[in-house]
Amino acid sequence: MMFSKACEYGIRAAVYIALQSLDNRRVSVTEIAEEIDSPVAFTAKILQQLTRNNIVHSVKGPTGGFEIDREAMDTVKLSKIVKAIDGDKIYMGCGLGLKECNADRPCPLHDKFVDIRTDLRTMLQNTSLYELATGLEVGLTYLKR
Amino acid sequence: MMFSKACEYGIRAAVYIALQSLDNRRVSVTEIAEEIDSPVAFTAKILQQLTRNNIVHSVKGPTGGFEIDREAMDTVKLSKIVKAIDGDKIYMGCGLGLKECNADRPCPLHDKFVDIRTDLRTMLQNTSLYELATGLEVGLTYLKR
DNA sequence: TATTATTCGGACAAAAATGTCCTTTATTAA
DNA sequence: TTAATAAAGGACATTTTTGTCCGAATAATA
Repeated sequence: MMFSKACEYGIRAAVYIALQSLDNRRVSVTEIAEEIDSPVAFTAKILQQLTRNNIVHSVKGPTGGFEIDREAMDTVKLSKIVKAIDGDKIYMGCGLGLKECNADRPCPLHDKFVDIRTDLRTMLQNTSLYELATGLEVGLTYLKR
Repeated sequence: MMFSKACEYGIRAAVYIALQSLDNRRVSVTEIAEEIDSPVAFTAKILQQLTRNNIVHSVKGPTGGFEIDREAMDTVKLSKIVKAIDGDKIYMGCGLGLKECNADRPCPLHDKFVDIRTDLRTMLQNTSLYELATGLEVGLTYLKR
């Protein structure tokens, strides 16, 4: 809808990892892909990006897997994940695709987009993994179907 | 950012056609592509979609080209163009890509998206080509760069 | 130390989006 | 009626996104 597939999987994966990390469970790619209903190998690739960007932490070998420490769950906001995977064009770029588009030289939709984009950016910058994970934990929200 | 490239070109093209139709000028694909800075042949394809969906009107042969009658400029809202080219997934689909996602069975981002998506939909449903074309005419907005 | 379970990384494959080219069809005007 | 001009439409080409596969690196444990 708004994010790339990769980014959707990335967010879902991160939330699932956070959820499991809440009770100290490290999870494997296989489990993640299963639980968020995503292609395993592709998910693995995306998890690599998340690890390189210090959004999740990975451990190799048996008993290894992915985890997020309690502090990171609070400090990592959705904006960081989105930026790592899709860049920040969602709320930076012009809605009509112009190279240059700003208050001085706006596209016909510029003004109408300003509020929407600001709201989106604000939301992403204020939403932490912890918040999303706890919603899941309580059974209020879902990651599949 | 939010729309496909095809949709961006489609909106820009429609606005340009509307602008020219304001003083009864019919315009060719070549001129349109020039003025909105888009690939000619690809733009032609998109214009076919717009014509099939009765968003613009086309005339073949010499002195032919594209036009929009004054009434259509008012009744055609952006939502119609977006729907014709991208479908309505922008404000219908789940932000995290779940098949099923609604108030009953929401994804973790569902609630946070509701307002943003509603605003977007409302904006698209209320913005007419006439409105955008006149902004251009007065020199307040731009379609290039 | 050998085996096994796991992530990492690179190369490859498939699908979708973007973009091009060329022929056909309609229409105007000389 | 013929030549010229424009959109329509189909086939093709390129690029990007999505997705797969497999060997290498790492670490736990028997």
